[in-house]
Amino acid sequence: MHINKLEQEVLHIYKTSLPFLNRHRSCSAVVLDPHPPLRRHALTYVPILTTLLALLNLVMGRHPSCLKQKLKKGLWSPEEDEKLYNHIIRYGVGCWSTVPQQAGLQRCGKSCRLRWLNYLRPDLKRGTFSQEDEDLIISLHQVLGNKWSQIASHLQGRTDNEIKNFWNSTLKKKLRSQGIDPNTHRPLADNNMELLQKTQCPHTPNKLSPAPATRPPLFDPFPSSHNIIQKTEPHCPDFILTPDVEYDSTPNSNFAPYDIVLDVWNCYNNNNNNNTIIDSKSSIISSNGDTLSNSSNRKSMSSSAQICNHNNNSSFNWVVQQDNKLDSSLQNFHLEDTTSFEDYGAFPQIPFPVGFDCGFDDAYSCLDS
DNA sequence: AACCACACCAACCGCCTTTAA
DNA sequence: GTTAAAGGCGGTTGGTGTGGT
Repeated sequence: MHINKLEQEVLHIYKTSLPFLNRHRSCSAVVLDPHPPLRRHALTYVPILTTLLALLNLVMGRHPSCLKQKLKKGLWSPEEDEKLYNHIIRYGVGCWSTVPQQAGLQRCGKSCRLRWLNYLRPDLKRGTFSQEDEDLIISLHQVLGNKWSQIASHLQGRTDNEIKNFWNSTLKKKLRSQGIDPNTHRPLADNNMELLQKTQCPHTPNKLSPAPATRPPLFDPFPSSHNIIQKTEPHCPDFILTPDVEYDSTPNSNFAPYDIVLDVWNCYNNNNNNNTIIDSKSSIISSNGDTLSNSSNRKSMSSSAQICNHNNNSSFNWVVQQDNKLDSSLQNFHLEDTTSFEDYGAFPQIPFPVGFDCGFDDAYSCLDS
């Protein structure tokens, strides 16, 4: 039989057998994997389907032996790196599950993705962390916790894995040696005291007020030289976050004003010994011009907010309202800025404080001076 | 030289979310 | 609306290098 004829025959059988077949996760070969309701019937056809599969994989250029080939694990060889690098440079990043075959690698797509993101991609910054990087990581960890990918997004060219390793191997110890609990960023003595209290009187409320951290945060977005003004009555919760941000959209921008604002807000709470983190009960109640969405399943809204700016260089207003039932201690906070979004730069340069009034119309310009 | 302990870090694993069919 | 695949993330592991005994 001519190969084209064979191909047509096999493909015809393939199409009619689709409910009994599936794609192998790692090598994309066709495998016998009927949908659950059909498994009973599939047994009848196992012999013929097995033959079919052999033909099908042969026709589609995937020898059945690939199913038995064990995917390689462990360290990447320079040859593998070269293959992956050349492939991505040539074809770009697409579907990772198909990359291994296309690049001729005996790896799973996930492994390829990780290798590219953590080692091969050209924009990676290598070498040791500077003191500034170190300070920034500690500050961000204080605000974000172990959200390594979020922390990494504030350090250009650094990967979440790199930062995580650096934290676990170096920074944790460094903080402990300074008498600071790396988990809470508070003095270790405080934690011991609390632990002791809990152990001694597990059913009585803690009457000691939490001691302030003796170590000032390395990054303080609200310098003491500025005044924080309570804009609302202390017991009149009606808080609304209303930043007016002129958003200079770039397609691959790592920054989203919405994320930044929430980061600032969470940082603000942390610096004031209020550990409340805006969570999924917060919701965006209005926006104009752009689509804003957030997943209701995540704990931190700052990690899930998405801003899709359909009109480049357009400005938009948005409002976030906190669920009153969540935490009555969360009061109003009001944010105003008309700065070009590009000007925000990295996290420590974020100009706008929460409930903050520096006496200028443009909060950003006053920090520049 | 041999052994051990420790530090570092690349890579894996498992879980969760998102996307596509 | 449901399901499966893909993507993304954080925790963990295991290999390798280094320094001390």
